[in-house]
Amino acid sequence: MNQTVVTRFAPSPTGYLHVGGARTALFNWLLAKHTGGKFLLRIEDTDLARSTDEATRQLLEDLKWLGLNWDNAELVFQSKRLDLYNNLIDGLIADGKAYEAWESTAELDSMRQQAARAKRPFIYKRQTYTTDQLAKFKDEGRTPVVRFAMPVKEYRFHDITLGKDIVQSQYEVQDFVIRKGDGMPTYHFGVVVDDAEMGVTHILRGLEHLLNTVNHIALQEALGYERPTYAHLSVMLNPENGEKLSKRDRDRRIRKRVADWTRSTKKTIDDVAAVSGLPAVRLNEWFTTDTMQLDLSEQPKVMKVVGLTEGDLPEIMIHDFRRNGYVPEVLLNFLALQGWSPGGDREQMTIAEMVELFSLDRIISSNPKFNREKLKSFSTDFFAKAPKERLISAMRDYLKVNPESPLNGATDEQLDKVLTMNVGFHILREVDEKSRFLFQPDDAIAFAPDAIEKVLLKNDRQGLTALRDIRTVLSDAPNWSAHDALEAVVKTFCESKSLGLGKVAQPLRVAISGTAVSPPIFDCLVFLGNEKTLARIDRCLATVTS
RNA sequence: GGCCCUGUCGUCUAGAGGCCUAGGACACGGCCCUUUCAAGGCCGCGACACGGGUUCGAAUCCCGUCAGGGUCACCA
Repeated sequence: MNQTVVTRFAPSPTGYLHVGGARTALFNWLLAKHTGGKFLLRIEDTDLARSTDEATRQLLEDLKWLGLNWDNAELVFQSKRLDLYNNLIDGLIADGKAYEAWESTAELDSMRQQAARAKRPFIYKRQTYTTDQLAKFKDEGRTPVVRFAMPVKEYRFHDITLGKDIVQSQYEVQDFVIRKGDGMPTYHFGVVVDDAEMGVTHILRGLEHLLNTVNHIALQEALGYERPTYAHLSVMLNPENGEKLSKRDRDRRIRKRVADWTRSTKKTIDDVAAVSGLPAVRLNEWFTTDTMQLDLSEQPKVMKVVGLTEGDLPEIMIHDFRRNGYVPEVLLNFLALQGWSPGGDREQMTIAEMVELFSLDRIISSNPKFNREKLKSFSTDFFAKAPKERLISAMRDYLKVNPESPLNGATDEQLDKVLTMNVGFHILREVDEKSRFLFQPDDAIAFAPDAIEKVLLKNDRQGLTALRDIRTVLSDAPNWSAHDALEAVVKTFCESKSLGLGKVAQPLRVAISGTAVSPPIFDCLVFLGNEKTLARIDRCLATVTS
């Protein structure tokens, strides 16, 4: 009974990895590492319409980024194992344990509707066909599916995380499809066969699969496979609507903003379409259909029109978190806490600690709402404690997936300075966005009208006057490379005019950055240097007074 | 709607019959620090869904109600 634990992650390749999938992968990985077992990866690409090589690439990229390395040298693709499935299915048919079924999708739909009208659950029963019917079906070019003749009896299996037996009565068993019309196995058949063939001992998967397990154990019994241990994981919920976290949540956020924006500006969806350059028909359809999604090239166009940025959207895919500047160890730590707890007051852990502490009997069965605020706080703590090298490597990784950032041109030394002057930041996107002005050419600095008004023009142009005065003082300052010396010069000036430092620092900030928010002012001045600072002040003065 | 799962502060959770006038973290509020945004320090607000049992004793066990979620495909 002391067998090696073998777990697996078996995603279908439909694009970048979803947080829910990442959490499932993490739990399987943790269990394998904790027990000294193996963690396998298998690609379930039996849905020909949705699976692409590009999607597989993206999936693997995310898994690697997270550091959830798999132990099988050769990746398993279900699409390459059709012979295995077909042999087994033919065997089942020969044994009378499976059979061909000829109903079309439309016919099945109408059978379901009929059942719904009669307020009865739809349960597929094996149909008999006359030779004439069969001939007709073949004439029509129909291809049959294969259904498993599920033995009618009560099914029972134990679930570790629920800590109890799940029972399904004989009245709910149904002959489900195991081979589709296109010749591919269904999910149910593929998982059962592959899990058994790959020697998987523990299956940790989402709660949405709980009742599927009944189908799977029936298949295992028919095929003579051993039953693995099952542990179903809670479903992560969207805190805004309490429903399952979904890719669509990003579009929902954009849609809501578009609704607010059109209302407040008295514009229409057609206007949004015109400005964004997208077809009005498509945008209107998207706007009125909750389930519809814009593709990745369309989203930014619409967001730009209504003033949304990447950082405003809820992160759903692992790639979204990466692009916003989270680091894998933080994300993994947080994900581990969605449905598991080490007990006591323990929360923040390294990956090694998680591996050490992980155990199946501490998996939590209620569904957590995915709270990004807390994740952000974990991230803040991590960056505050991280050594310089880790900070720089994290920033480099962030920049790699944010190629449009001007910080891509920075040296490691410059990145280190920027990271240091932003201490206390939550995520790397913040550092990026707050520091871009340091890397842009002087004439690319855009002065924000509200900042100009509030800092320079309000109160009888006091800010503007201060800016002119401090320009003179700065141009005479001898030592621009020393933060303290520069600060002393400015402070002396403030005292002589009996001005608070803020009365001078804010105008300066607007002049060099274009906004009222930036890293500490003296850090910025030293970073920019004498020449650029004075040039920007002049440009600001010219802009405001013209 | 049928079936299944779940129910401790706003959120994530600790809690395995007395250690609980329920602990921690995030969020929130206040104060301090402060050249902006943050970060940081201190203080505070805040929960056992409800109703019945069992027990000397229940957040912990049982039943019911209610609420939330999942699932009912030739998608996985």
